[in-house]
Amino acid sequence: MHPQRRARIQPDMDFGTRLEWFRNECAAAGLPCTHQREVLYRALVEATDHPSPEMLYERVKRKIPSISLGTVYRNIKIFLDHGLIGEVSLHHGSLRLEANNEPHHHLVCRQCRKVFDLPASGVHAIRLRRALPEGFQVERFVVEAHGLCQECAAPKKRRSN
Amino acid sequence: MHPQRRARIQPDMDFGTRLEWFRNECAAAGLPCTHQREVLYRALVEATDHPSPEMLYERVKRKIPSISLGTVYRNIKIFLDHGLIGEVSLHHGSLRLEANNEPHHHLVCRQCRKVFDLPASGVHAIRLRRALPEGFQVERFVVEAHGLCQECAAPKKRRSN
DNA sequence: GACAAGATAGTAATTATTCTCATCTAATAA
DNA sequence: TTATTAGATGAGAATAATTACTATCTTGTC
Repeated sequence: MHPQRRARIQPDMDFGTRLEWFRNECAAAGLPCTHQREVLYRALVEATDHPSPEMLYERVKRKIPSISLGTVYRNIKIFLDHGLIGEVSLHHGSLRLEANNEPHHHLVCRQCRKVFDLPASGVHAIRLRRALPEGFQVERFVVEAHGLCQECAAPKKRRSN
Repeated sequence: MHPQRRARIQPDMDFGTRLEWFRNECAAAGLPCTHQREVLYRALVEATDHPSPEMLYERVKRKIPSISLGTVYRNIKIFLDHGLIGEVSLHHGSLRLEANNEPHHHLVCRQCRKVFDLPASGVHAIRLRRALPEGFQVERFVVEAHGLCQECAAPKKRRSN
């Protein structure tokens, strides 16, 4: 149920093709393909700025003035759960802090969102193969390994999903 | 004013040494080194679980029952601004979404938090050099390049900081 | 077209974070 | 030490982000 494991959308697909894909995915998942969902998905496909739920709400409202913010949040969560869309770095709901000043990276569990440290020495150095877009000055690379922690991976009592 | 550019704390430093470092940093930054700040910093040094502000508040309250949540938030922000602590993946304040299903990474501006796409093909493959902690199943690696976008880097009108 | 499962809009409730302001305290100089 | 003062604190109000609740409405199926 993750983007990696399913037919991949090509960036050059026109929206018609994507919409067809979206409908198939909904059908396969047993999700009614409502007008709201299609418009929301379209807004996501057309966005290039990694929008927040609020931003999407504003955009979708132009097409469906009666849509409610709750519907946007509800469907975003459903889309994420089914791997139809992705989130920019796993969102923890709140700021997460550390005093560890040593260069290191993180393992993040996609289920419980627990964070584990990963010493930088355990990760192959990162090198860029091509120039970065327009004057972006990179200060450092942060690597996050996303997956399942032991706890979440093991005793799958078939509850969620 | 970033952790990379200053004397680095060693993980095996005892707390006394760290506290001394902390006091020097405060002095250098012109920050009064209050009791609350020391206790908060200590809680951060002792934490291994990447706590949220709320979690820190609970812990610090055991030492200073009268401390307020506002003080915790205020000082966290100050510590972050001065590079005394770090945050686990740049926090956007809200969920940020994308429909782009292609393997890719992100450039994130540490100032304005704008996000730019970075095709996976532009980044050297990541390889782990050593085993991951206790049964963590990695599904994919996410790379974030943190730095300053063109806009934030260029016209520094000396306002913030 | 009728039914059932599930979705929607609207609103209330929660959680996360910031702000305001009347005191209070750390750092400095006498 | 004490006086001074810039800046910090605590308490609570205000705002932002997210979730929950519920009466009604749609989608997908027969």
